[in-house]
Amino acid sequence: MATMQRMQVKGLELFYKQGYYSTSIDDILKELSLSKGAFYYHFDSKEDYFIQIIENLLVRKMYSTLIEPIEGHENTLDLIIQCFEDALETAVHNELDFGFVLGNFLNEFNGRNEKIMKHLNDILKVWEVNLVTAVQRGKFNGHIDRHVDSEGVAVFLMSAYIGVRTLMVETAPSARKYRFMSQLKSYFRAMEPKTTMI
Amino acid sequence: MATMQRMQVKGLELFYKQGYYSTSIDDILKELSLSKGAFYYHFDSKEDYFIQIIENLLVRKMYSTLIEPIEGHENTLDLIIQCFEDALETAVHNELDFGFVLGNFLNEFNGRNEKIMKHLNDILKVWEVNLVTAVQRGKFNGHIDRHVDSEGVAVFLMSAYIGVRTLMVETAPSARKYRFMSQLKSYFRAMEPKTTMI
DNA sequence: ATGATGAGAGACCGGATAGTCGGTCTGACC
DNA sequence: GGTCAGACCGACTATCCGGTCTCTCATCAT
Repeated sequence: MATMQRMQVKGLELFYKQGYYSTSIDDILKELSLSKGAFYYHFDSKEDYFIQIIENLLVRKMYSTLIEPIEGHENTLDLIIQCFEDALETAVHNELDFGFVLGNFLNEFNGRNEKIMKHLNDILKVWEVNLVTAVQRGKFNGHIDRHVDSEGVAVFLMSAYIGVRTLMVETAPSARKYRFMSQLKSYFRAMEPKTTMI
Repeated sequence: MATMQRMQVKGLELFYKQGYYSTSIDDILKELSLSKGAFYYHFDSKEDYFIQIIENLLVRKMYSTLIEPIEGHENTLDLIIQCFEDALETAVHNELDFGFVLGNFLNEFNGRNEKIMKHLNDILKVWEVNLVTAVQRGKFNGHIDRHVDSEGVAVFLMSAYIGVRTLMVETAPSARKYRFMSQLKSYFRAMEPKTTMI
C-alpha cells in the first residue's frame, strides 16, 4: 500500500481513538515507522492531512454505512431500520468503539476550527438530504403518511443516531442498542399511512 | 466571590468553549489575573480541578435544567416536552453555544480518561434514572400507556437530546429545534394510553 | 514586636509538539 | 556511469504546558 494511503488510514484510526488534538503527528509516524520528512513531503500541515482524511476516508465510510443502504426502493422505513440496526450492531461488536466518527469530530472541532467544521457540515448535509429524500420517496410510495414532515424526520433521526452512539460507548451498548431500536420502531409506527375507513 | 469559586466558573466556561485538552491552565489564570501559585494552592492537579468543577457546577446545572423540571406530578409527557423546549430554547439564544456540556465532555474523555468518565457516567445515570421514574409515574397516573417500555423511552430521549444539541450547533439551530420538538411530540403521541372502546 | 498561617506570585523544569531544513537513498533515463 | 527527481530521514527550533518550588505579604494571636 502506498505510504500516503497508509498514513491516512492510520491517521483516521488514531484521530478517532484519541481525538485530533490529543494525537501528535509523531504518534502516528511512530506506528508507521516513518519520519517527519515523509509526512511533510505528502502533506502541508496537520490540518491539511486531516481534511484529506475526511474527504477520502470519512466520506466513503458515511456513504457505505448510512447513505447507500437506504437508497433502495422498498419500504423506506424498513430500509432505515435495517440500516441503523446494521450500523449499531457493528458498533456493538467493535471492541474499540469510541462513538460515531462524524459525531465525535463535529464535537471536537466545533468552535475550534471553522475550516474543518465546514467540511464536516458538508458531510452532515449530504446525510440529511439523503434522509429527506428517502422519506419523500416513502410518502410517494405510500409507505409513509403524506402529512409527515420529511425534514423533521431527518433531523430527528440524525439526532437520535448521533446521541445513541454516544450513549452506547462504555455502558451496556447491546442493551441500549436494543432499547433504542424498539423505540425507533414505535416512532416509525406513528407515521404509517392512516387508512381512512369510510 | 472567593478565588476558588471564580476559578471553577471560569474553568467550566473555557473547558466547555475550547475543550479540556485544548485549554491550558495558563489560559484560565490569565483571564482571572491569577498565578500558578494560586491554582496549585487550591487544586492538586488539572484533573482534580476538572472533577471538582463537574461535581460542583455541572451536576447542579444538570439538576436545574434537565432533572428537577420533570419531577412534578402533572402529565409526565407534557413536563418532558416543556423541559426539553426550555433547554433547547436557552441553547438557541446562547450566542456561545458549543453543544450539550455533558455530551461534549463524554465525547472528549471517552477512552482517554477513565476516572473522569466515571464521574460523567454517574451524572448520566442520574438523568436516566430520573427519566425512567418519570415515565413510570406517567404510566401510574394513566397519562402513558402501560405497555410502554420506560427504560427504552429514557434511552431514546437521552439519545435524541444529546444528538440534537450537537446538530443545533452552527446550522440553523432555531429551525432544527422546532423540527425536533415537533417530531418528539409525534413520538409521544404514540404512547398515549389506548382508549379501548367497546 | 514576633512568629505562624493562609493566599498568592512567578521563575523555572522537563517533556511534548508542529513545523523546518539540509541531507541521503534509489531507480529511471540518457 | 552520470544525473536528476521523487521519496524519505532525522536533527533542530520555537513554543507550549503541567507541575514544582521558593518567595512575598497581609493578618492575627501571643
